[in-house]
Amino acid sequence: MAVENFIGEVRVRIAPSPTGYLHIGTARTALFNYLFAKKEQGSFVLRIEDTDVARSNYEYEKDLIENLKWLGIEWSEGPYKQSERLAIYEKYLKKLLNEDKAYYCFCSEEELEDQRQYLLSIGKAPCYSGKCAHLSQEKVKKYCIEGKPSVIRFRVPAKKKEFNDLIRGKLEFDTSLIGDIVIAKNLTAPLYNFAVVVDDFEMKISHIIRGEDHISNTPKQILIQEALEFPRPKYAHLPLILGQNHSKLSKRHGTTAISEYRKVGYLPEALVNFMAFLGWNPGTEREIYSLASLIKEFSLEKVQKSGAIFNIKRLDFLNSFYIRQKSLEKLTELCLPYLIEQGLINPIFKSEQYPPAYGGMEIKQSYQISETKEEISLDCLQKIILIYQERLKKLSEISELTDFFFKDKLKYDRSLLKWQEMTEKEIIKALDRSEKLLSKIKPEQWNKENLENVLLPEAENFAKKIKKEAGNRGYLLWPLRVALSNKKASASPFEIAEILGKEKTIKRIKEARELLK
RNA sequence: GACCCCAUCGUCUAAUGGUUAGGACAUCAGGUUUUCAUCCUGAAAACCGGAGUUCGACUCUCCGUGGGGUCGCCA
Repeated sequence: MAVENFIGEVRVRIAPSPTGYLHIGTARTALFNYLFAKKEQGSFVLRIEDTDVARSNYEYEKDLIENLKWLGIEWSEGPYKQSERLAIYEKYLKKLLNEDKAYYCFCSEEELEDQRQYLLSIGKAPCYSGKCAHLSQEKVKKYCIEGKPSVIRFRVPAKKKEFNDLIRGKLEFDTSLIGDIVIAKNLTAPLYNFAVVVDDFEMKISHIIRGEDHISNTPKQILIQEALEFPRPKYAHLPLILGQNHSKLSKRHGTTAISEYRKVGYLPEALVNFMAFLGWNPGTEREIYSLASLIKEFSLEKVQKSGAIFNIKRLDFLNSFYIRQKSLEKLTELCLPYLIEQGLINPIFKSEQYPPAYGGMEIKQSYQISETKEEISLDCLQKIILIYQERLKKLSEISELTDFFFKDKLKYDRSLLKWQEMTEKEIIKALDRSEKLLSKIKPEQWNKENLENVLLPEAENFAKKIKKEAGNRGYLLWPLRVALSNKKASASPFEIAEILGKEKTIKRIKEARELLK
């Protein structure tokens, strides 16, 4: 395709408007632009399209920037803001006006709306009638002096227009169906279709890679380019991300903001890998890609034409994959905020005094269990995270999975202690047996391996004794595990007991036994 | 409604005129396992329809059908 034929510097851009949080669709468009720029060793410009003063919001702008960075999608230029470039648009607006390629329109919004409805009702394209297209100079001057509300319209030439799309090939339009479009509210209030054209020219954008929803804007923008005698950039329209009902992904399909995914504990690696494969693939069977490896493989030729449905299950799979890849240190660092947020643990700061020669004082961060005020070492927290690493789909799940480590007394229904067809008496027997065996283990030998060595053989025996059912270790182990974790599903009792320590382990077994009285 | 775009398993997709139509997620079954998860093995699962071109079409053409996008003084 034409991509290889391109001569000159590749310059692409992402141009979000700060009227909402960074949307996953915007992020994906940004990603594709970024990958293309990196692959072609070009530039990637970030431009904030905030011409709509009423809807633009600084909070959204911050969100856009922050989350793009978080994803690792770094721009090489900008952010430019359209609101700071008004003089540039004004210059070109005047040029069009002077050359009579644009004109003032004084039609009222109601009038226009009625017209639109009428045209729609008779099955015609709802385009502007051209009522003000040939107003005399005097009339325009008079209206302006009177202060009659007006907008600036671009004279859309009626012709067949075609352009080549790098993804879709030749696209054709009949511009007589468009009608004269509004390009500015006034000289200092340009509108999207106009501002984009000016900026893409001023910023020397070579390739416009954007969503398919912009296909119908392209002929309008090309016409404005031609009126201004700008060169035409190359276009590539990406397929849309679709919701479960196959329509353009929007809030009613669920979460669309990147910040939300971040908040519940999706990793940027997972999101990037996931988004890249929505409408693109390398043509091989490899599915796991980092941002860096994506850059190597990316090409517009491999971009799909049809929309891609957002499948959260796949994101979850990727996320749990990347969670499993994390080093324990890193994963712990990522998980701790969730434990703190849930009020399970608190960070505490201890200062240690040193002689002035050694720097005076050092602040050390540590943690305490919120409920008991007991200090808990980072080492211990890491052990907890470790045994749940392979069970985590999202980081936020860590708190409900591990909360029992941070509670003094567990609450659960006694029926949870029952494994298969056990009677209460048998459960008591099982707990007593566990307690007795565990009591014998010396605190210094209290580790997973020893616990297994002691309990596993006994679990075999116990099954035989109770039910004459060899091999069913659950009779001993299930009640123990529930006593320690109060959960249907958890890590093994050995892993849990090791972390809990002998004292707490025995205490929890006793408490479970109390429940059954 | 008009204009435009699109069409392979439920989902993301491979195949670029000749394959038992491949992979991944999800699903189901089995193994490992006290449970959950991980891991391993296996199963089920697709070329929208009709014409044409061709010795031969998932692949090319046309026509249907279906889905989507756009029709703002939003971007």
